[in-house]
Parts: sequence; C-alpha cells; structure tokens
Amino acid sequence: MADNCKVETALEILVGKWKPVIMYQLFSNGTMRFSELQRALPDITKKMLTSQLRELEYHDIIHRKIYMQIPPKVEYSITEYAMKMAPLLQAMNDWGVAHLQHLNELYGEDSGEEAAGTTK
Amino acid sequence: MADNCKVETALEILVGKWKPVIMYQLFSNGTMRFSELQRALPDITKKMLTSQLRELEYHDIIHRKIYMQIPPKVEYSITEYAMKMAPLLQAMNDWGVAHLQHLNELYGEDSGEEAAGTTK
DNA sequence: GCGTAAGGTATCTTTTTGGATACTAGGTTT
DNA sequence: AAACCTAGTATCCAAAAAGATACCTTACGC
Repeated sequence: MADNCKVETALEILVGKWKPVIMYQLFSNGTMRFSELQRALPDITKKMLTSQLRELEYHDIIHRKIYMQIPPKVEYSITEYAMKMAPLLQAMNDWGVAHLQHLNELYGEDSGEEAAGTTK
Repeated sequence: MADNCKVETALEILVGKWKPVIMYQLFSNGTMRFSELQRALPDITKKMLTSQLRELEYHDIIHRKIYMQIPPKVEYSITEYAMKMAPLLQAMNDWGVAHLQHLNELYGEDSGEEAAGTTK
C-alpha cells in the first residue's frame, strides 16, 4: 500500500531550501565551481551549499571533480543519470507555474508567491 | 532566472511528512472521513492530519465536506483540479521507484530505503 | 447524569533545518 | 612576512516542523 507511494523518494532528493536552485544552475550553466555557485546564489552559506551538494552527490545527481592544486579547484556538474530526470523537473516546473496561476484565480493577485497557504 | 524555476512551487504543496500519503489515500479510496484517514495512517496525530488537510484544501487539492450533524461527519476528497495532477504524481512515483533501484545498484541493498544519504 | 462518538483546538516539548561566524591549509602575490 | 585565494570544517544559535497530551462540543444510548 505505502509501497506504491514512492513520491516521497522523489521528494527526498529535492527537499531542502536550495537543492532545486542548485540543480537549476547546474542544468543551465553546465559545469560550475564552488565559488561560481556561491556567486550565483548569494544568500546561501558555504555550509548549506556544501551539505546540499554532498547530498546531491550521494544521490548521483551531481558529479564532483577535484583538481589537486592550490588554491583548490572543485567543479560540479549534473551526472548523465540525472540528465534523464530533466523531463520530470520540467513537468514539475510547468505544474508549478500553472498552479501559481490557479491560486491567483482563486484568491487574487495579492496572496500569491510565497507562504499564505500555511494556515497554522 | 529564478523565475524559471518553479519546481519549488510544486514541492511546496507536497512537502510535509504526510501530504503525499494523504493524497495517495484519497486518490485510491475516493471520499474518506477524517477518522478513516486516521485509521489508514496510524502514526499521524490529529494535529498533523488536520494541518496537512487544511493546507491541501487551501491549494485546492482536496475538498472538505461538512455534514452538520452530531457526532460530526466530515468527508475529504480529491478535487477535480487536483485530478489533473495525477500524471505528474505518477511520474514522480515512477521516478522514485527507479531511483531506489539506482541507489541499490550504487550502494547495495543495505543502505536503501531511508536516510543514509544525508551526510551531515 | 454518565460515557461515547467524531472532528477537531490549544499548549508544550522535541526534533529537524537552516544560518552566522570563525577557522583551516598551503601556495601565490604584494 | 603579511595578506589573499579557494573550498571547505567546526561550533554555536535561531527558526521551523513535527509530536505528545489534554481538552472541547453536544446529541445519543444506557
């Protein structure tokens, strides 16, 4: 029963405030160094960037290439395996866009974008 | 740039430890009462179930029908709007299944299922 | 006149996530 | 010889999410 519901597995590799944007950067720009990612995502801390990259690496979503030199150089890129999930990400993105539109129709322009749905 | 990345919007309505399973239940069983959901998901607390249902309701994913009677009766069901996201959920689920398989090939049977990837 | 049923709320505590800040290594530049 | 560069760690702290527990309503059967 719960066996059939592996949506969570897909979610697992995407959750975390930064994973989607990191993937987006790497999908768009190809190979990027650690510092380039930092510049592209100004609000992320080194700690978060490192941990998110490590998790994505574990899941074989990104590849980490270390150049043994000083100062250090490390390049990150999307793996072949992860390339195959591009259509899924695209589908999720498309649905996201449509859903924002839908929320807009339901509640008006104001409540859109962030939060507002968390009636806690 | 970040405008193009609305994957997060899709994630937003799915995050929370329980939303996917709740949706799975309602997709599978059609209309369900609060207590039926509780029975189907034995480990969720009333508080969590309520809050997750409320968020899903806000996003027009589920519909809440209240019968004015005592003891109370409330029925939950997937909305027409949310029906349209079934293919997306299916795609995410399929990817999840394939990904578990992939992790298995990479790391062996033991490390599978939960956690293990969060090198924190 | 008491317990039960159903669908919740209200508080409080714990766990999980995320963030700020400081520090490291070792070659290169000033 | 001090300062800088990169790609990180280490430690500590704040915020958010999740969980435990107790309580509410009010018609009905006993």
